[in-house]
Amino acid sequence: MTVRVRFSPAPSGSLHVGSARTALFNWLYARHTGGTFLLRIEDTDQSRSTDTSAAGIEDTLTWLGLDWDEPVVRQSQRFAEYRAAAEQLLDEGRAYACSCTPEEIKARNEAAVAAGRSPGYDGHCRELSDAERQQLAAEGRPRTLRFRTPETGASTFVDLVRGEVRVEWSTITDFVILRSDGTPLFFLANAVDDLEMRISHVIRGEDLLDSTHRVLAVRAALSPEPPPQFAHLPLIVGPDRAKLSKRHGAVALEEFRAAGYLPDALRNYLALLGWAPEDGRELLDADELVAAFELSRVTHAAAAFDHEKLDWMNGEWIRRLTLPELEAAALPLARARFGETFDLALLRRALALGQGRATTLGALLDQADFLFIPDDQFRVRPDAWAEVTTDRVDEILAAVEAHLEARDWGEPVDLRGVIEALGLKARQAMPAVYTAIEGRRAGLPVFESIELLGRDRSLQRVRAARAQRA
RNA sequence: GCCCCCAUCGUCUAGUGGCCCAGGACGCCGCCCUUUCAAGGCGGUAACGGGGAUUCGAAUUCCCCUGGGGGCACCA
Repeated sequence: MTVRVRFSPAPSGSLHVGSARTALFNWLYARHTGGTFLLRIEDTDQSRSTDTSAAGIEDTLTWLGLDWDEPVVRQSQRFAEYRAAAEQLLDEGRAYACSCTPEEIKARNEAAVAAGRSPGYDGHCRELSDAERQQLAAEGRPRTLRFRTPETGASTFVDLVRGEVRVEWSTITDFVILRSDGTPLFFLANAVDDLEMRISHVIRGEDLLDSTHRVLAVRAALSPEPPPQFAHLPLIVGPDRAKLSKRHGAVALEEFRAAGYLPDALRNYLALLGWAPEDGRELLDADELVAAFELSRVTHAAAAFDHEKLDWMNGEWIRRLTLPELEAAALPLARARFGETFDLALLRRALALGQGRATTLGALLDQADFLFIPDDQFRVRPDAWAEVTTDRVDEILAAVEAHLEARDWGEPVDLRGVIEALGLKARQAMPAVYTAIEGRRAGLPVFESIELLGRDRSLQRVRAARAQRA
């Protein structure tokens, strides 16, 4: 069978890590099988302006390395087709017009819950006669189209990751497929689009598992063609096992991008959330992921998003970069921090110095900022001196200043002799030097940093620090 | 309330009846290396939620319980 999968994000403007993972698994499956990967923006709610946010999603997917094969489909451009499909279902008796107002439904739902019954549409308009419907229409009441759900039996389908799932129809109430303003709900839009786009597989989050029965019912009513096969991915949760949200830290892919995470790292990490290759490898590039990916190996339980493991993995990917690649990845972030004009050669040297120890590009650039901040604006971080534990700071800085004045700048910087002469261990004395030079107690290796700064700027930093403490 | 899904170290996971007194990775702890902190190297800590059943044998199969998550909209 030819695989055609589609990723269908809501046009929210950014890509939540959960959606990104769904996109990735769709893409991996398509690429692994040699199938087609499609992008369809779900915007059946006309009230939103979706073009800008859709462009943002496309940009982020591209950054992640997930390329799609055919022009992007926007559901907002296809309202006429959805309406025609709904009317067809109405004519065939698979759907019926409902004249209940939202207020009435809400009130009856609340009453049902209060009485200990389940919420959901109560079938109020299900069996009205034609005369009654005409009467209601004449009263100017709203008209939505509801899908007529079977009263008996069960809905079953085989989920590609979970196996057979089964729900009694009696627990699924009649649902709206066309709003009173004529726009569709996603049950209908998805069924129509998946049919038209000849979608063969739908891979999406487990939160949609129950709604699949409804999509499948609409699809079956619309066409005798076999429906797509469904696969539901386990959800991604926060450290507290609750739905991953803003209070757990970054959740939008754009935030990770801005913080200096590499697309390779994010793709790699996300792929391992709910899936693992048979051979247990953890560090995999795009090609390796595609080659190893199997839907049957997707796990069933929700996975917690672990920022620390992502950090580790991002560091691994930073270390794999060549210097030109590292520079290319860091440049946009550097511009955002240091402005359009800064010493590019200096940045290159700083990146080379920090590559072996970085977890994110953002943190790396933070550590390098002392090189790019103009000397008259340079300040030691407020809490830095407090973290220096020795009480001989002034002595140390005086000795360092004397050394920097006298030394031969053609030689590599080495302060070890200076520290030893004071009878101090490096562990005791170095934080003071870091603080004076870099403005923070720890950061890029300080000897090399002094060389990057040069004689004048280094001396100026040490003198400023001494003056500040005097 | 009703329905559905799920359940191995703190976290991501391997494991589909004996190879498992459960393996890897992140984190954590210790040691080494070392110009502070990192990074790196080496080592260590740590789990099959509970109870039944099937079987010569169960992390792996079945049932119940418990726990967690999701769903029940004119959102997607």
